[in-house]
Amino acid sequence: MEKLSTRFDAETLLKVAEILKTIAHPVRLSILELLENKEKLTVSELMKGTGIEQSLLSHHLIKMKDKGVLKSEREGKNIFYTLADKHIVNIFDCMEGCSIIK
Amino acid sequence: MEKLSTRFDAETLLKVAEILKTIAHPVRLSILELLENKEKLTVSELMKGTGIEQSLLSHHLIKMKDKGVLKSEREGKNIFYTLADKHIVNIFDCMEGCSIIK
DNA sequence: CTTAAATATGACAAAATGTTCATATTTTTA
DNA sequence: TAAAAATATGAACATTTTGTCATATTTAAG
Repeated sequence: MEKLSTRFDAETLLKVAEILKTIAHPVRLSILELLENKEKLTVSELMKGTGIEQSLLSHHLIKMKDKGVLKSEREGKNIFYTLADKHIVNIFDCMEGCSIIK
Repeated sequence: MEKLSTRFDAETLLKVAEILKTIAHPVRLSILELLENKEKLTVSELMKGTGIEQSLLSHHLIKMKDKGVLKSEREGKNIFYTLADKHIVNIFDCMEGCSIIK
């Protein structure tokens, strides 16, 4: 019997799952979308962009930062969030090609 | 103030999140990986390929089917599972380019 | 027609996640 | 230095997700 192929090892699959789980939420995706076009945005700007309440947004941002999806840096009174790795938003192209979401 | 861009509308973001949530699990990813190279596989073959116990595997398969990620068809005693849309596995290319998972 | 093989189902417990609310922290400004 | 603006934190709670186990269903084979 042929051996079934494995492109990723177990550990990598875990990491991939971890990242996907981290972004698999409408608000988080919306945040990524905004950061795809704006490079860096403050929490306040993200509040307006997403329409999400401050505390909840903060929770989302911090989780994404913890998981390595976002980075942040303070600039005076504001904190700017950016994509830790711009490649992540390729997922949007990916999903756009999928008939499942139509 | 500039309007922040929105590539996907809220409804689509929901669907995308739904799909990502569905596949964001190491076993599910492993299933997709196997189906990337084999077109159709029975539950038994997937058991061997993933090393997952029958009942749990079945739960995973059925959820992915419910969410539109997989399809299945009976052939005698076996049930073959296939990708509903092959584009979904592009996510692997996508993630491979991401330094986050290294 | 009984059994075996392959797969699905359903109930349940445990763990993870999402949300809200109240409050804390940090920085700037009056 | 007190108040305001921007953001983070943490507890409490509801919801969802995972995994396990026992059992059901379907089909083929003896």
